[in-house]
Amino acid sequence: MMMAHAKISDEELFDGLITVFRTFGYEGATMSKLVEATGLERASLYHRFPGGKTEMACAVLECVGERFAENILAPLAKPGDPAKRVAKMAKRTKEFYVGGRLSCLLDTMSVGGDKEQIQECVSRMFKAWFDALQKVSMDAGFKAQEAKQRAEDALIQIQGALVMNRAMNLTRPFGRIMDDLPQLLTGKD
Amino acid sequence: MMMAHAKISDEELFDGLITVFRTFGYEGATMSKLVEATGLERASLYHRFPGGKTEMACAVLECVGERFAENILAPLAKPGDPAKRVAKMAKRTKEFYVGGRLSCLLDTMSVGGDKEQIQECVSRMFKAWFDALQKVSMDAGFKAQEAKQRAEDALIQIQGALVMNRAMNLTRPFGRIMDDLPQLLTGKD
DNA sequence: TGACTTTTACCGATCGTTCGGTATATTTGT
DNA sequence: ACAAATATACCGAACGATCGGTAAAAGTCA
Repeated sequence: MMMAHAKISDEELFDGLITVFRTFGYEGATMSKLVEATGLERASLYHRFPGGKTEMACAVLECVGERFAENILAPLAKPGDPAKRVAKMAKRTKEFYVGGRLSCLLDTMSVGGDKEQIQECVSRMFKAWFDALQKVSMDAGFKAQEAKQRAEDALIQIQGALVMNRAMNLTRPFGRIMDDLPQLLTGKD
Repeated sequence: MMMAHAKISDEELFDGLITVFRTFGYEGATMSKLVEATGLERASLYHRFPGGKTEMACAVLECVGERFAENILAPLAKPGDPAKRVAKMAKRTKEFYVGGRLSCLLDTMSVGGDKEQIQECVSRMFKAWFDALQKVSMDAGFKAQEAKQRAEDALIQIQGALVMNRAMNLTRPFGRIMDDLPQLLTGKD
Protein backbone atom coordinates (compact mmCIF):
# COMPACT_ATOMS: atom_id res chain seq x y z
CA MET A 1 0.00 0.00 0.00
CA MET A 2 2.19 2.83 1.31
CA MET A 3 5.66 1.50 1.98
CA ALA A 4 8.76 3.58 1.74
CA HIS A 5 11.29 0.95 0.73
CA ALA A 6 11.96 -1.38 3.63
CA LYS A 7 15.60 -2.32 4.04
CA ILE A 8 14.61 -5.86 4.85
CA SER A 9 11.33 -7.73 4.59
CA ASP A 10 9.24 -8.65 7.61
CA GLU A 11 10.17 -12.25 6.93
CA GLU A 12 13.90 -11.55 7.09
CA LEU A 13 13.39 -9.32 10.10
CA PHE A 14 11.57 -12.02 12.01
CA ASP A 15 14.14 -14.62 10.99
CA GLY A 16 16.78 -12.64 12.84
CA LEU A 17 14.66 -11.90 15.87
CA ILE A 18 13.50 -15.50 16.22
CA THR A 19 17.05 -16.83 16.10
CA VAL A 20 18.16 -14.56 18.94
CA PHE A 21 15.12 -15.08 21.18
CA ARG A 22 15.07 -18.85 20.79
CA THR A 23 18.80 -19.09 21.46
CA PHE A 24 19.19 -16.66 24.37
CA GLY A 25 15.69 -16.37 25.85
CA TYR A 26 13.97 -13.09 26.63
CA GLU A 27 16.50 -11.75 29.12
CA GLY A 28 19.49 -12.92 27.12
CA ALA A 29 18.19 -11.39 23.90
CA THR A 30 19.82 -7.96 24.17
CA MET A 31 19.15 -5.11 21.78
CA SER A 32 22.75 -5.36 20.58
CA LYS A 33 22.23 -8.98 19.58
CA LEU A 34 18.92 -8.16 17.91
CA VAL A 35 20.55 -5.29 16.03
CA GLU A 36 23.36 -7.52 14.82
CA ALA A 37 21.04 -10.35 13.82
CA THR A 38 18.58 -8.20 11.89
CA GLY A 39 20.88 -5.66 10.28
CA LEU A 40 18.64 -2.83 11.46
CA GLU A 41 19.78 -0.19 13.93
CA ARG A 42 18.34 0.16 17.43
CA ALA A 43 16.02 3.02 16.55
CA SER A 44 14.76 1.26 13.44
CA LEU A 45 13.68 -1.72 15.49
CA TYR A 46 11.74 0.65 17.73
CA HIS A 47 10.10 2.11 14.65
CA ARG A 48 8.78 -1.32 13.69
CA PHE A 49 7.98 -2.29 17.29
CA PRO A 50 7.01 0.85 19.24
CA GLY A 51 6.30 -1.33 22.26
CA GLY A 52 10.00 -2.16 22.51
CA LYS A 53 11.51 -5.48 23.42
CA THR A 54 8.30 -6.82 24.93
CA GLU A 55 6.40 -6.20 21.69
CA MET A 56 9.23 -7.79 19.71
CA ALA A 57 9.03 -10.90 21.86
CA CYS A 58 5.26 -11.15 21.49
CA ALA A 59 5.42 -10.51 17.74
CA VAL A 60 8.09 -13.19 17.42
CA LEU A 61 5.89 -15.65 19.31
CA GLU A 62 2.92 -14.86 17.09
CA CYS A 63 5.04 -15.18 13.96
CA VAL A 64 6.42 -18.55 15.02
CA GLY A 65 2.90 -19.61 15.94
CA GLU A 66 1.73 -18.84 12.40
CA ARG A 67 4.68 -20.53 10.73
CA PHE A 68 4.25 -23.52 12.98
CA ALA A 69 0.55 -23.76 12.17
CA GLU A 70 1.17 -23.50 8.42
CA ASN A 71 4.18 -25.75 8.02
CA ILE A 72 3.95 -28.26 10.85
CA LEU A 73 0.46 -28.43 12.29
CA ALA A 74 -1.34 -28.17 8.93
CA PRO A 75 -0.48 -31.75 7.82
CA LEU A 76 -2.19 -33.02 10.96
CA ALA A 77 -5.58 -31.72 9.83
CA LYS A 78 -5.45 -33.06 6.28
CA PRO A 79 -7.30 -36.20 5.17
CA GLY A 80 -5.60 -39.58 5.14
CA ASP A 81 -4.08 -42.06 7.56
CA PRO A 82 -3.54 -40.34 10.94
CA ALA A 83 -0.26 -42.20 11.50
CA LYS A 84 1.06 -40.95 8.17
CA ARG A 85 -0.07 -37.44 9.03
CA VAL A 86 1.83 -37.56 12.30
CA ALA A 87 4.89 -38.91 10.50
CA LYS A 88 4.75 -35.93 8.15
CA MET A 89 4.38 -33.58 11.10
CA ALA A 90 7.32 -35.24 12.85
CA LYS A 91 9.49 -34.81 9.77
CA ARG A 92 8.64 -31.10 9.57
CA THR A 93 9.24 -30.72 13.29
CA LYS A 94 12.69 -32.26 12.97
CA GLU A 95 13.52 -29.75 10.27
CA PHE A 96 12.14 -26.87 12.31
CA TYR A 97 14.41 -27.71 15.24
CA VAL A 98 17.30 -28.64 12.93
CA GLY A 99 17.38 -32.15 14.28
CA GLY A 100 17.18 -30.93 17.84
CA ARG A 101 20.12 -28.54 17.65
CA LEU A 102 17.88 -25.53 18.23
CA SER A 103 15.79 -24.81 21.31
CA CYS A 104 12.07 -24.26 21.51
CA LEU A 105 11.02 -20.63 21.79
CA LEU A 106 8.29 -21.60 24.25
CA ASP A 107 10.93 -23.04 26.55
CA THR A 108 13.51 -20.28 26.42
CA MET A 109 10.94 -17.49 26.46
CA SER A 110 9.18 -18.82 29.54
CA VAL A 111 12.32 -18.70 31.68
CA GLY A 112 12.04 -15.89 34.21
CA GLY A 113 8.51 -15.12 33.16
CA ASP A 114 7.95 -11.81 34.92
CA LYS A 115 6.26 -10.31 31.84
CA GLU A 116 2.57 -11.14 31.98
CA GLN A 117 2.07 -10.42 28.28
CA ILE A 118 4.78 -12.82 27.14
CA GLN A 119 3.64 -15.58 29.46
CA GLU A 120 0.14 -15.31 28.02
CA CYS A 121 1.49 -15.59 24.46
CA VAL A 122 3.56 -18.62 25.36
CA SER A 123 0.73 -20.54 26.97
CA ARG A 124 -1.60 -19.73 24.07
CA MET A 125 0.93 -21.05 21.52
CA PHE A 126 1.41 -24.15 23.61
CA LYS A 127 -2.34 -24.70 23.80
CA ALA A 128 -2.73 -24.48 20.01
CA TRP A 129 0.00 -27.07 19.57
CA PHE A 130 -1.63 -29.29 22.14
CA ASP A 131 -5.08 -29.05 20.53
CA ALA A 132 -3.72 -30.03 17.12
CA LEU A 133 -2.08 -33.12 18.61
CA GLN A 134 -5.17 -34.14 20.53
CA LYS A 135 -7.30 -33.78 17.41
CA VAL A 136 -5.17 -36.10 15.29
CA SER A 137 -5.13 -38.61 18.11
CA MET A 138 -8.91 -38.56 18.18
CA ASP A 139 -8.91 -39.01 14.41
CA ALA A 140 -6.96 -42.19 15.08
CA GLY A 141 -9.89 -43.46 17.10
CA PHE A 142 -9.12 -42.44 20.66
CA LYS A 143 -11.69 -40.92 22.97
CA ALA A 144 -11.20 -37.31 24.04
CA GLN A 145 -9.64 -38.14 27.40
CA GLU A 146 -7.23 -40.74 26.04
CA ALA A 147 -6.28 -38.47 23.15
CA LYS A 148 -5.68 -35.63 25.59
CA GLN A 149 -3.22 -37.70 27.56
CA ARG A 150 -1.39 -38.85 24.46
CA ALA A 151 -1.12 -35.28 23.18
CA GLU A 152 0.23 -34.24 26.55
CA ASP A 153 2.77 -37.06 26.47
CA ALA A 154 3.85 -36.11 22.98
CA LEU A 155 4.38 -32.47 23.89
CA ILE A 156 6.23 -33.41 27.06
CA GLN A 157 8.55 -35.72 25.17
CA ILE A 158 9.27 -33.17 22.46
CA GLN A 159 10.09 -30.45 24.99
CA GLY A 160 12.06 -32.81 27.19
CA ALA A 161 14.12 -34.12 24.30
CA LEU A 162 14.96 -30.57 23.22
CA VAL A 163 16.08 -29.69 26.75
CA MET A 164 18.19 -32.84 26.98
CA ASN A 165 19.78 -32.16 23.62
CA ARG A 166 20.70 -28.63 24.62
CA ALA A 167 21.90 -29.50 28.11
CA MET A 168 24.01 -32.46 27.05
CA ASN A 169 24.89 -31.25 23.55
CA LEU A 170 23.36 -34.30 21.87
CA THR A 171 21.02 -34.81 18.91
CA ARG A 172 20.02 -38.48 19.06
CA PRO A 173 17.33 -38.37 21.77
CA PHE A 174 15.23 -35.83 19.89
CA GLY A 175 15.42 -37.81 16.66
CA ARG A 176 14.33 -40.99 18.40
CA ILE A 177 11.41 -39.27 20.14
CA MET A 178 10.23 -37.80 16.86
CA ASP A 179 10.41 -41.17 15.12
CA ASP A 180 8.26 -42.69 17.87
CA LEU A 181 5.61 -39.97 17.67
CA PRO A 182 3.23 -41.74 15.24
CA GLN A 183 3.11 -44.75 17.57
CA LEU A 184 2.58 -42.53 20.61
CA LEU A 185 -0.25 -40.49 19.12
CA THR A 186 -2.05 -43.04 16.95
CA GLY A 187 -0.78 -46.51 17.98
CA LYS A 188 -2.87 -48.99 19.95
CA ASP A 189 -0.11 -50.03 22.37
CA MET B 1 36.76 -24.94 60.00
CA MET B 2 38.40 -21.54 59.57
CA MET B 3 35.44 -19.26 59.69
CA ALA B 4 35.55 -16.14 61.77
CA HIS B 5 32.18 -14.50 61.34
CA ALA B 6 29.83 -15.44 58.54
CA LYS B 7 26.61 -13.45 58.42
CA ILE B 8 24.83 -16.43 56.91
CA SER B 9 25.82 -20.07 56.49
CA ASP B 10 26.86 -21.56 53.18
CA GLU B 11 23.61 -23.49 53.20
CA GLU B 12 21.48 -20.36 53.52
CA LEU B 13 23.66 -18.58 50.97
CA PHE B 14 23.19 -21.33 48.41
CA ASP B 15 19.46 -21.48 49.11
CA GLY B 16 19.14 -17.89 47.94
CA LEU B 17 21.42 -18.27 44.94
CA ILE B 18 19.72 -21.46 43.77
CA THR B 19 16.28 -19.89 43.91
CA VAL B 20 17.34 -16.99 41.71
CA PHE B 21 19.31 -19.03 39.16
CA ARG B 22 16.65 -21.72 38.76
CA THR B 23 13.93 -19.09 38.36
CA PHE B 24 15.60 -16.59 36.05
CA GLY B 25 18.39 -18.55 34.37
CA TYR B 26 21.99 -17.38 34.13
CA GLU B 27 21.36 -14.18 32.21
CA GLY B 28 18.25 -13.27 34.17
CA ALA B 29 19.98 -13.82 37.50
CA THR B 30 21.30 -10.30 38.07
CA MET B 31 23.58 -9.34 40.93
CA SER B 32 20.79 -7.20 42.37
CA LYS B 33 18.48 -10.20 42.57
CA LEU B 34 21.23 -12.33 44.08
CA VAL B 35 21.96 -9.62 46.67
CA GLU B 36 18.30 -9.37 47.60
CA ALA B 37 17.81 -13.13 47.81
CA THR B 38 20.90 -13.80 49.93
CA GLY B 39 20.89 -10.76 52.20
CA LEU B 40 24.57 -10.17 51.46
CA GLU B 41 25.89 -7.07 49.73
CA ARG B 42 27.43 -7.15 46.28
CA ALA B 43 31.02 -7.10 47.45
CA SER B 44 30.35 -9.79 50.04
CA LEU B 45 29.22 -12.14 47.33
CA TYR B 46 32.44 -11.41 45.46
CA HIS B 47 34.38 -12.19 48.60
CA ARG B 48 32.80 -15.64 48.75
CA PHE B 49 33.00 -16.17 45.00
CA PRO B 50 36.06 -14.33 43.66
CA GLY B 51 35.31 -15.70 40.21
CA GLY B 52 32.16 -13.60 40.08
CA LYS B 53 28.81 -14.58 38.64
CA THR B 54 30.25 -17.44 36.61
CA GLU B 55 31.74 -19.04 39.71
CA MET B 56 28.46 -18.53 41.58
CA ALA B 57 26.59 -20.32 38.81
CA CYS B 58 29.04 -23.23 38.81
CA ALA B 59 29.04 -23.45 42.60
CA VAL B 60 25.26 -23.46 42.59
CA LEU B 61 25.24 -26.27 40.07
CA GLU B 62 27.71 -28.28 42.14
CA CYS B 63 25.70 -27.65 45.29
CA VAL B 64 22.46 -28.75 43.69
CA GLY B 65 24.29 -31.76 42.28
CA GLU B 66 25.35 -32.79 45.78
CA ARG B 67 21.95 -32.21 47.33
CA PHE B 68 20.35 -34.08 44.49
CA ALA B 69 22.73 -37.01 44.90
CA GLU B 70 22.15 -37.18 48.66
CA ASN B 71 18.40 -36.66 48.84
CA ILE B 72 17.04 -37.94 45.56
CA LEU B 73 19.51 -40.21 43.82
CA ALA B 74 20.68 -42.01 46.98
CA PRO B 75 17.45 -44.05 47.41
CA LEU B 76 18.03 -45.46 43.94
CA ALA B 77 21.24 -47.20 45.01
CA LYS B 78 19.91 -48.73 48.22
CA PRO B 79 18.93 -52.39 48.51
CA GLY B 80 15.34 -53.51 47.99
CA ASP B 81 12.74 -53.62 45.26
CA PRO B 82 13.84 -51.39 42.35
CA ALA B 83 10.27 -50.25 41.72
CA LYS B 84 9.93 -49.14 45.33
CA ARG B 85 13.28 -47.37 45.11
CA VAL B 86 12.12 -45.46 42.06
CA ALA B 87 8.86 -44.58 43.81
CA LYS B 88 10.85 -43.14 46.68
CA MET B 89 13.01 -41.20 44.28
CA ALA B 90 9.91 -39.91 42.47
CA LYS B 91 8.43 -38.70 45.75
CA ARG B 92 11.60 -36.83 46.64
CA THR B 93 11.78 -35.39 43.14
CA LYS B 94 8.23 -34.08 43.43
CA GLU B 95 9.18 -32.34 46.66
CA PHE B 96 12.35 -30.94 45.12
CA TYR B 97 10.42 -29.31 42.29
CA VAL B 98 7.52 -28.39 44.58
CA GLY B 99 5.10 -30.46 42.57
CA GLY B 100 6.40 -29.02 39.31
CA ARG B 101 5.99 -25.38 40.26
CA LEU B 102 9.74 -24.77 40.12
CA SER B 103 11.98 -25.13 37.08
CA CYS B 104 15.02 -27.33 36.69
CA LEU B 105 18.33 -25.56 37.07
CA LEU B 106 19.78 -27.63 34.24
CA ASP B 107 17.10 -26.29 31.93
CA THR B 108 17.21 -22.62 32.83
CA MET B 109 21.00 -22.52 33.14
CA SER B 110 21.57 -24.04 29.72
CA VAL B 111 19.63 -21.30 27.92
CA GLY B 112 22.00 -19.05 26.03
CA GLY B 113 24.96 -21.23 26.88
CA ASP B 114 27.83 -19.03 25.79
CA LYS B 115 29.81 -19.83 28.96
CA GLU B 116 31.86 -22.96 28.34
CA GLN B 117 32.39 -23.59 32.05
CA ILE B 118 28.68 -23.54 32.90
CA GLN B 119 27.75 -25.73 29.97
CA GLU B 120 30.27 -28.29 31.13
CA CYS B 121 28.82 -28.28 34.66
CA VAL B 122 25.30 -28.70 33.35
CA SER B 123 26.10 -31.66 31.13
CA ARG B 124 28.06 -33.33 33.92
CA MET B 125 25.14 -32.98 36.37
CA PHE B 126 22.81 -34.31 33.73
CA LYS B 127 25.09 -37.29 33.13
CA ALA B 128 25.20 -38.20 36.82
CA TRP B 129 21.42 -38.14 36.96
CA PHE B 130 21.22 -40.26 33.84
CA ASP B 131 23.68 -42.84 35.18
CA ALA B 132 21.73 -43.26 38.42
CA LEU B 133 18.54 -43.90 36.48
CA GLN B 134 20.17 -46.38 34.14
CA LYS B 135 21.65 -48.25 37.07
CA VAL B 136 18.35 -48.78 38.84
CA SER B 137 16.78 -49.88 35.59
CA MET B 138 19.50 -52.49 35.20
CA ASP B 139 18.86 -53.58 38.79
CA ALA B 140 15.29 -54.22 37.66
CA GLY B 141 16.64 -56.74 35.18
CA PHE B 142 17.12 -54.78 31.99
CA LYS B 143 20.21 -55.07 29.81
CA ALA B 144 22.49 -52.06 29.55
CA GLN B 145 21.09 -50.86 26.23
CA GLU B 146 17.44 -51.21 27.26
CA ALA B 147 18.12 -49.55 30.62
CA LYS B 148 19.90 -46.72 28.86
CA GLN B 149 16.88 -46.00 26.72
CA ARG B 150 14.51 -46.13 29.69
CA ALA B 151 16.73 -43.76 31.69
CA GLU B 152 16.79 -41.42 28.72
CA ASP B 153 13.01 -41.56 28.44
CA ALA B 154 12.60 -40.88 32.14
CA LEU B 155 14.87 -37.84 32.03
CA ILE B 156 13.17 -36.53 28.90
CA GLN B 157 9.75 -36.85 30.48
CA ILE B 158 10.81 -35.16 33.70
CA GLN B 159 12.35 -32.23 31.86
CA GLY B 160 9.48 -32.00 29.39
CA ALA B 161 6.86 -32.03 32.12
CA LEU B 162 8.67 -29.24 33.97
CA VAL B 163 8.80 -27.14 30.81
CA MET B 164 5.12 -27.76 30.13
CA ASN B 165 4.19 -26.86 33.68
CA ARG B 166 6.10 -23.61 33.50
CA ALA B 167 4.95 -22.64 30.01
CA MET B 168 1.27 -23.39 30.61
CA ASN B 169 1.20 -22.66 34.33
CA LEU B 170 0.00 -26.16 35.24
CA THR B 171 1.04 -28.75 37.82
CA ARG B 172 -0.80 -31.94 36.84
CA PRO B 173 1.41 -33.20 33.99
CA PHE B 174 4.50 -33.32 36.17
CA GLY B 175 2.71 -35.19 38.93
CA ARG B 176 1.40 -37.77 36.51
CA ILE B 177 4.80 -38.29 34.91
CA MET B 178 6.40 -38.79 38.30
CA ASP B 179 3.76 -41.32 39.32
CA ASP B 180 4.44 -43.30 36.16
CA LEU B 181 8.21 -43.34 36.67
CA PRO B 182 8.44 -46.73 38.48
CA GLN B 183 6.61 -48.39 35.61
CA LEU B 184 8.79 -46.63 33.02
CA LEU B 185 12.11 -47.51 34.66
CA THR B 186 11.43 -50.96 36.09
CA GLY B 187 8.15 -52.21 34.50
CA LYS B 188 8.08 -54.96 31.86
CA ASP B 189 5.61 -53.25 29.51
C1' DT C 1 46.93 -7.86 67.30
C1' DG C 2 45.88 -10.23 63.11
C1' DA C 3 42.94 -13.01 60.10
C1' DC C 4 38.57 -12.88 58.14
C1' DT C 5 33.98 -11.06 56.80
C1' DT C 6 31.00 -7.43 55.55
C1' DT C 7 30.10 -2.92 53.98
C1' DT C 8 30.21 1.71 51.75
C1' DA C 9 31.31 3.90 47.76
C1' DC C 10 32.49 3.72 43.40
C1' DC C 11 33.92 2.24 38.43
C1' DG C 12 33.36 1.55 33.21
C1' DA C 13 30.29 -0.91 30.24
C1' DT C 14 26.06 -2.08 28.61
C1' DC C 15 21.17 -2.27 29.27
C1' DG C 16 16.46 -0.79 27.06
C1' DT C 17 14.74 3.39 25.41
C1' DT C 18 14.10 7.95 23.19
C1' DC C 19 15.27 12.09 20.51
C1' DG C 20 16.40 14.78 16.51
C1' DG C 21 16.97 14.43 11.96
C1' DT C 22 17.55 12.49 6.90
C1' DA C 23 15.93 10.11 2.79
C1' DT C 24 12.48 8.20 0.11
C1' DA C 25 7.81 7.27 -1.16
C1' DT C 26 2.83 8.46 -1.32
C1' DT C 27 -0.95 11.68 -1.24
C1' DT C 28 -2.95 16.07 -2.01
C1' DG C 29 -3.95 20.78 -3.96
C1' DT C 30 -3.96 23.34 -7.91
C1' DA D 1 1.40 17.72 -14.42
C1' DC D 2 4.05 19.73 -10.64
C1' DA D 3 5.06 21.09 -6.33
C1' DA D 4 3.72 21.12 -1.35
C1' DA D 5 2.42 18.39 2.34
C1' DT D 6 2.23 14.05 4.52
C1' DA D 7 3.73 9.53 5.79
C1' DT D 8 7.11 5.82 6.13
C1' DA D 9 11.64 3.81 7.11
C1' DC D 10 15.89 4.48 8.61
C1' DC D 11 20.00 6.02 11.47
C1' DG D 12 23.52 8.33 14.92
C1' DA D 13 23.75 9.94 19.34
C1' DA D 14 22.46 10.25 23.62
C1' DC D 15 19.35 9.35 27.81
C1' DG D 16 18.84 7.45 32.75
C1' DA D 17 19.17 3.01 34.81
C1' DT D 18 21.32 -1.07 35.75
C1' DC D 19 24.78 -4.33 34.59
C1' DG D 20 28.96 -7.14 36.56
C1' DG D 21 32.88 -5.99 39.14
C1' DT D 22 36.58 -3.59 42.41
C1' DA D 23 39.17 -0.91 46.21
C1' DA D 24 39.50 0.37 50.63
C1' DA D 25 37.48 1.24 55.06
C1' DA D 26 34.72 -0.71 59.07
C1' DG D 27 33.35 -4.39 61.82
C1' DT D 28 34.01 -8.98 64.17
C1' DC D 29 35.94 -12.68 66.04
C1' DA D 30 40.18 -15.66 68.05
